[in-house]
Formats: sequence, structure tokens, C-alpha cells
Amino acid sequence: MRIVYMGTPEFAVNPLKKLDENYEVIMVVTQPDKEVGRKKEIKYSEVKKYALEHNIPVFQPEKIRNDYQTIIDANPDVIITCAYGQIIPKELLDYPKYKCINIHASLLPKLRGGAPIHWSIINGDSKTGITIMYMNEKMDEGDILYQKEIEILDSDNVESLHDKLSELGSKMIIDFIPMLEEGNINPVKQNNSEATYGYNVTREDEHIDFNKTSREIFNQIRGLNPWPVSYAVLDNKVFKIYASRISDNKPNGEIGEIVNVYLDGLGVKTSDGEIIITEIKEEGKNRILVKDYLNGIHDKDSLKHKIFS
RNA sequence: CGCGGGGUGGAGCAGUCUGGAAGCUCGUCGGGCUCAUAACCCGAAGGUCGUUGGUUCAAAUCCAACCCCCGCAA
Repeated sequence: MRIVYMGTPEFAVNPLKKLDENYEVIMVVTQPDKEVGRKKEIKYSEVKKYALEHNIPVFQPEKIRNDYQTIIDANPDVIITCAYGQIIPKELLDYPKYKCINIHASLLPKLRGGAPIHWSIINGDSKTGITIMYMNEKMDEGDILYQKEIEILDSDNVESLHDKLSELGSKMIIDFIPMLEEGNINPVKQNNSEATYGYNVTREDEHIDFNKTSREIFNQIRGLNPWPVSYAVLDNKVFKIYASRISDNKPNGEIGEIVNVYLDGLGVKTSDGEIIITEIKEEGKNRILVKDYLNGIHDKDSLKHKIFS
């Protein structure tokens, strides 16, 4: 089984590792290197790093739509994609004996798109999962081959859920390859009327709107932690907000107002009560617990009645 | 040369403009009070003030170069 693996971020590394250990991965396709950060350092994708360490040939087309002959020349039996980042052209989809298989981190047709893990938490879903599917020319709309659920806990954030799903996806693809080889598969069309979408998170999605309920804000905060992280503005400064807990209080005050200063958190008025912010990062500062932040503030009462926007 | 904010005992900060004894809120350790405590009282340890060089009688503070962290923008 000659496999061409297409993927880019950390999430795609685990499945690649498992495939590499159990099968013949002949080529890795990943997004081009990017200049990142203030220093414009060249950064390799996580998948590329793995491939280089394990001597797997790497191919990084700028536009896979036009530049795919290299993959065909490699003569794969199957192409497996996982968070690759570009739409695969039809010429490539049709080429391999076992077609193109995608690992997607949601229970399709729910949460098609680039950020299913984030949105499953932000939306307050109680479960999500992994779907292994045939790819077609549209985004995440191909026939479903294999699917497993996983529970989302209140204690989960993007990091923990990402890790669980990455591991689940790895196991599933290894279980699935033999089924594919034996022809023991049952493609099921997606019910498009039930489809929802979880597109990449935008800057606006990160901004906390305290007009929402405490529960919604709690989900938004953990659904963006540890990346890209939610934020709100206080004293014209951006405060990234990493963690919070829901309070039972029903305080009076304006929406977004700091109504209570606790030992370890700031109580902020929401549409239905109060949410307690417990971990932040102020512009130019490091990430810290609010408990530590408060240690540096001499007059803690001065924080009261300030308003997050 | 994209714009900007920082680096001060273990943590978070003040002090830098206007050079002149290293401070605040916590944490830690020891003791006391208490039925008890995240409370209160007493005491202690712990810092080459990012690095290097310069100016000065004197530098956390002024000057120069460099290192590291972070926000925005890409």
C-alpha cells in the first residue's frame, strides 16, 4: 500500500506517524513554508518536520490545483489527507486505486470546514468525533466511510480535545486501511440538509461579547484556548482571556462591567449573570493567572466598575 | 529596516522622566493567636535590578550595542 499523505498542522502528525510506522508512506504533501512572526522566520509545518526527521520525501506545491503531477508520478495506491489546507483537484481524486481518503475532526455532516474542533466547543456541543470519508471536489462533502464519537467535557479546551481527536483519528485510519484493502467498506452519502459549518476562526470570533450568556462566553473562551485565544478590551488595552468559570451570582451592573474582584478572578457582568475570568495576558505581558495579576495591583478596588468592551 | 509594550528576590508589580541606602502585594520557611481558616499578629530566608561597555564622586535610573519575551500587522 503506497500512501501519499497530505496534511499540515500538528493535528495531522499523529495519523502520519501511525501510517508511517505501519505502512509505506512514499511522500508527504504539505503547505509551503511561511514567514512567521516579527522576525519573519521561515517556519516549516509540523507535518514537514516529521517527514524530514523520518526521511520521507516532501512536496510543497503553492497551488495544488495546478501543480499535482509530482504526486501522480509517485504512483500512490491511496492519498490520505488530514487538515491539508487546500482543495484537491479532481484529476488527483480520481487517480489512486483506492481514491482519496480524508480524516476530518467532526461528525460530518456537522461542522464542515477548517476549524471543527474550535466550533464544536464554542457551539457548546456535547459530542464530536472523527469522520473518515472519500474526498470530492467540495469541502468535506464526500461519502462517509467510518465515524466515531467522542464526548466533549466542560473541562475540555481546544488543546485537550485536539489531542484526543488526533489520537482517535490515528487509530481509526490504521483500523480502516485493511477494510479499504479488502473492499469491506460502505460509503454513505451525507445528508446535506443537516450540514453545519465551522470555518476558520476570524478576529471577530475571538472578541468576547458580554451580551452573551455566561455559558456561551465560557464555551467561547475554552473553544479558543490555547489558540488563537479570545480577547476583550479594558482601558484601551487588549486582554487575551484564557480561562474562566461560570458564577451563580446575578449581580447588578452594566454588561461587561467588573462587578466583583475575587482572590483569583475578575467577576464580569454578562447577559444572564456573571463570569469569572481567571487567566489572562495583557498586551506586551506574559500569560498569567488573574491571581498573580491582582498581586501587582495596589488598589484592587480601582478595578471595580471598569468595563470590558 | 513594518508598528508597539516589556525584562527589578519563587510569582505579579512600583521605582527609571527629575541619578544618591532595593520597595509593594503574594508565595515560601519558622513562631504566635484561634474550634477553625484563603483570616489576623510576630520574625526569617531569598535580588550580579536581561547582558556587555560607556558617562559620573555615585547608575535599576543617563548613553551605546546586543540577547530574550509579548501585543498588533502580515
